[in-house]
This record gives sequence, structure tokens and C-alpha cells, in this order.
Amino acid sequence: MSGLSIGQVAERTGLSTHTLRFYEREGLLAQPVRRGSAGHRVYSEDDVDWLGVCIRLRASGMPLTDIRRYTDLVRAGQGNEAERLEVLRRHRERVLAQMHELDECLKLITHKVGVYESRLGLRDDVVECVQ
Amino acid sequence: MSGLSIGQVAERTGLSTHTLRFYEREGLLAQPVRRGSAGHRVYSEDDVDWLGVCIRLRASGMPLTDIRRYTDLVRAGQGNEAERLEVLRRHRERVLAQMHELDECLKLITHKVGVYESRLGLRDDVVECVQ
DNA sequence: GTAGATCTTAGAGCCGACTCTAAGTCAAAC
DNA sequence: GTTTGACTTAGAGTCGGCTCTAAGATCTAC
Repeated sequence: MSGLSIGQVAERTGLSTHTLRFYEREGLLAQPVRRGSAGHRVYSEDDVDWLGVCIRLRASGMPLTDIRRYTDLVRAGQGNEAERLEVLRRHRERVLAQMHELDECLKLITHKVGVYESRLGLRDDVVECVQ
Repeated sequence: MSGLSIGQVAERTGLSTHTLRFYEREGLLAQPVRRGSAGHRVYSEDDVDWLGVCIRLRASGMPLTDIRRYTDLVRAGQGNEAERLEVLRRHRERVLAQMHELDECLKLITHKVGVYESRLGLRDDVVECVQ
């Protein structure tokens, strides 16, 4: 129905128009974007939804090549569900590993924050720390 | 005591010797690395510990410039604890935001994994999904 | 009908973080 | 005493992911 211009989609997604065109060139869109009167891109709600998925995948560290691979599978249609599942599972593992790493980092930082708060008298308890 | 060669430190930290020299040039080391007989780097345990911190900070997405800034503060010695605290707190916020983002992503992926497992008959319950 | 905004393309440029190359030094092993 | 291999330097190259430029077409409002 609606039909959004690239500018509107940029607004909604937070991606720049440059990046939207770039993602399209990179084959990240599940369907080819419709074109309007003057060859201008006309995005559907589905396009925007799909971009939302891509943005989430990117934000969680999936490289563009992997997103393209997944997109290709989706575009190819039924019959490759096992492959899609494989891609998703692999990424889920990476995300979990990343979360674990972040958790470790958070511990370290929180410890150091505590140390400096103590040193600055922002805390009552005093902890010792190497650095 | 010990005194490790760049190769040994590479082995221990998982960083390449190239990267170790690069980090040093970038000012990421709290103390200047000692040099041995032929001008070869001789790392102390403290150096390796500090590198460990840098690696954690990098792994959690802190840019090298920020790590350098923090390192500069540490190297400058006492008196700038408030600034160090500020750097750490800011990074902690970023890490928390990142964890939240990863969590959202994980939900999405887990949902999709569930969908494909259903489609492939790896599950009993069937869920519907747009893509 | 013209000014200004928004779009089109192909392709160049940029940035962060490495990663590698080339040319050379040095110590230890054979 | 020469080969091997780990080291040294400065600086160039690579890669992913944008980000921007230039030149031009088109729509919208006045």
C-alpha cells in the first residue's frame, strides 16, 4: 500500500540514503525495490521490515556477506530451510559468545569503576587494585 | 622477573607480533616496553596483564583512541582518577547498551530458528512467521 | 517557468584496525 | 663461519562498512 521514498525509509530506519542504496547494491534486500515514475525507489512495508531484520543482524555483528547469503536463501524460496537454519544457528552461537565476552568485560569495568569510586571517596568500602 | 619476547607474548595473548608492535606505536602500553640485548622487546608480566585489559576493552568495542586515552591517564599517574572513572563509566554504558541490543537480536534469531525447526519438522509446535 | 528539494547513477574517498612487506640486525645451532 | 630464525624499523596495503561527490533528471511550490 503505502510506498515510501528512500528519504522516508532513511528517516524510519535510521540508515542514510547512501547506506540504503549501498545495501541494495550489496544484495541485502529480499525483493527488488519497486520503482516509481522517475525511476525513484518505492519501498514497501515488507522492505522496511526486512531492513529492520538486517539492521538487527548487523547490530549483532553479522557481516554483510553473511546477511547477503541469508537473503539469497530467502529469495531463492522454499527448499533451503536447512541452510537458513544453519546460518541462523551459527550466528546465534556468535551472539552468545559475544554476550559472554561482554559480560566478562562488564565485570572488569565494574570492578575498576568500584576501585576508582573508592579512591575518590565516593564509596565507603576500599578495594585494592593493581592498576 | 621473567621477561618475555614478543613472540611469547603473541602466543600468550593471541595477538600477532604485528599487532603487538602496532598497539605499542598507538600508545596502548602503560609503560614503555623494556629492550634487551639487540633492541628486542622484553615484556614484563605487568605488560601482559595490561595487554589483557586492552584486549578486553577492545573485545567490548572500545575504540583504540579511547583505550589510548585511558592508558595516557594511567601513565600520567595520580590525580586524574575522576577522568579515568568517567572513561570507564561511559564505556560501561556502551557495553550495557550493546548487551541489550544483543539480547534483542538473540530473541529475533531464536524466534526464527524456532520457525525453521518447525518447518523442517524438528519440532512439534508450529509457529507462523512472515519471512 | 524557475528555484529548491529529492531523487538517480557510477565511482571515489575515508576510517578503524589491523596485516603485511622489505631491508636489515643479531644470537644460537650446526 | 654460515645458516636459520626471531627479531628490528618505516611504511605500504587490505578489508569491511560505510560515506561522499559529481553530474544529471524530475517533482513541487510559488
